[in-house]
Amino acid sequence: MTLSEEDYIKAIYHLGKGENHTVSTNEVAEKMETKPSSVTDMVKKLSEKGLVNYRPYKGVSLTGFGQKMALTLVRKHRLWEVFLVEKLDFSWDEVHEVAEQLEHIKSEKLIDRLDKHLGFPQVDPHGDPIPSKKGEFKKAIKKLLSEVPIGVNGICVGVKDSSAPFLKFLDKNNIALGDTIAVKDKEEFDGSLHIQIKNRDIHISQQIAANLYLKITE
Amino acid sequence: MTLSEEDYIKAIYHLGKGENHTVSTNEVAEKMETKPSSVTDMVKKLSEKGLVNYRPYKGVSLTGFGQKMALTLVRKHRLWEVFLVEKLDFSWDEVHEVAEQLEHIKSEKLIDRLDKHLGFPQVDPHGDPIPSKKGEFKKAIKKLLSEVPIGVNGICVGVKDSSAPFLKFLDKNNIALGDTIAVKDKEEFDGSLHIQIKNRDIHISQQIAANLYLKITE
DNA sequence: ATAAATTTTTAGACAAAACTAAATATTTGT
DNA sequence: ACAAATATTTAGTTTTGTCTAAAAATTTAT
Ligand SMILES: [Mn+2]
Ligand SMILES: [Mn+2]
Ligand SMILES: [Mn+2]
Ligand SMILES: [Mn+2]
Repeated sequence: MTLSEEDYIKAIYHLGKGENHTVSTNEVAEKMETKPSSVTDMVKKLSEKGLVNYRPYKGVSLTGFGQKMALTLVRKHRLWEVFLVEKLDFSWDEVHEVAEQLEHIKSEKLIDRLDKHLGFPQVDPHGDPIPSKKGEFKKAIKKLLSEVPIGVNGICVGVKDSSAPFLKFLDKNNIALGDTIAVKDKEEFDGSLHIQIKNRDIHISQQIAANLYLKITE
Repeated sequence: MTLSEEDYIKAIYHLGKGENHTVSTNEVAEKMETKPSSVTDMVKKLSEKGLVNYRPYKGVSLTGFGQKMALTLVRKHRLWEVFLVEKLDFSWDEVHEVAEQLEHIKSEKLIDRLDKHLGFPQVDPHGDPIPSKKGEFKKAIKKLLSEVPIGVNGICVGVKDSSAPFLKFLDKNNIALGDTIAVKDKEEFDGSLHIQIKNRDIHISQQIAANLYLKITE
């Protein structure tokens, strides 16, 4: 597979929400930042290669083989993201662009060894699950921290309230996107939470918890 | 620069022995495993871009800018090779093919961080020097171990005598290509050497030393 | 010095991946 | 149900990098 074919397969995979929905030419074009006519050309080719099911005017979906390829690419992309953050001290929001290139390196051994070097991580720096070599993985969902049960941990991926006072509070208390958060205990009385964030134990109010999104895998 | 352009620049650099000799179309074609006519096409383009000096029928050499590019690529290639061996436990002879791909990843930050992660290595797993960010580096030369002065260290890169008994000896004494060897002391009497190899101190005869090639940087 | 051998370039073609403009199919709104 | 709006495909180009075959230049050998 060429780099270009790989990026199309990944786009179709992501647009299908990992559930292999049929997606339209226009959707793919928008995601790939290209023209619909280019997409038509490419999906015809991918169809010939047995990677997608394509019905003119009706849309495109991945074949079993195409899904396998997509998961391999997602695995590679996310492992590289972990590498960049964990080993090279990249920040949360800098890794995507570079991983977008690294994911295309062809060497099964490289990925196996990288996986090992990283300690077989289960999620990437954005909280998204890393498919196993066989293509298995748990789905990730986004929840408000206040709705996460005790014992679960996830990654902080967004805020509901983005007002200056709230962001200032987060900053002052050293809570940032990309941080790993574990829910340790919940107070019955006021719904406040005892959480562990980056190996630090802190106590936050229910209002705070109700404005932070966590990505968790079940 | 495209991946293809980069590989041509590297080929011209290596054929020019790092001293920017003018090289012929046919030499480039052979190294790149392509046709001379393709080389002509490409060097014309590289010439337009100011990366090479090209005179029809006379050959091609790198411009100052082209040399800069070549050194950046060599730096990236060799840093990745170190990474593969040191961090991912690849062996000496497996790294080239993968580094050939990784060298094309575009991210200055990635290379700076990788360099740091590896502890700013000076040589790659083949004993070849790694250019600094500014493009400076020491030249490497290949010498018989018996001719290397005391105190110097290098990497074992080949054998002069490749007979079964000699190779068997090396195997039995755990001496392999890719090993780092430092010359600790030399006996006046018989020319035998005390060397350190992979943190092990051993004593070898002059005959052995006269059949092992070391790559050293001065 | 000239012919033969070799190297290099040119001309013309092709495949991959993109684009624009025009044609056609589908969906939406009345 | 039909016209208008939207989505999609087709047709024809372009760019990049490659190739083969033929022409031209250079080098080598007599
Ligand atoms: Mn990509
Ligand atoms: Mn990610
Ligand atoms: Mn390369
Ligand atoms: Mn090397």
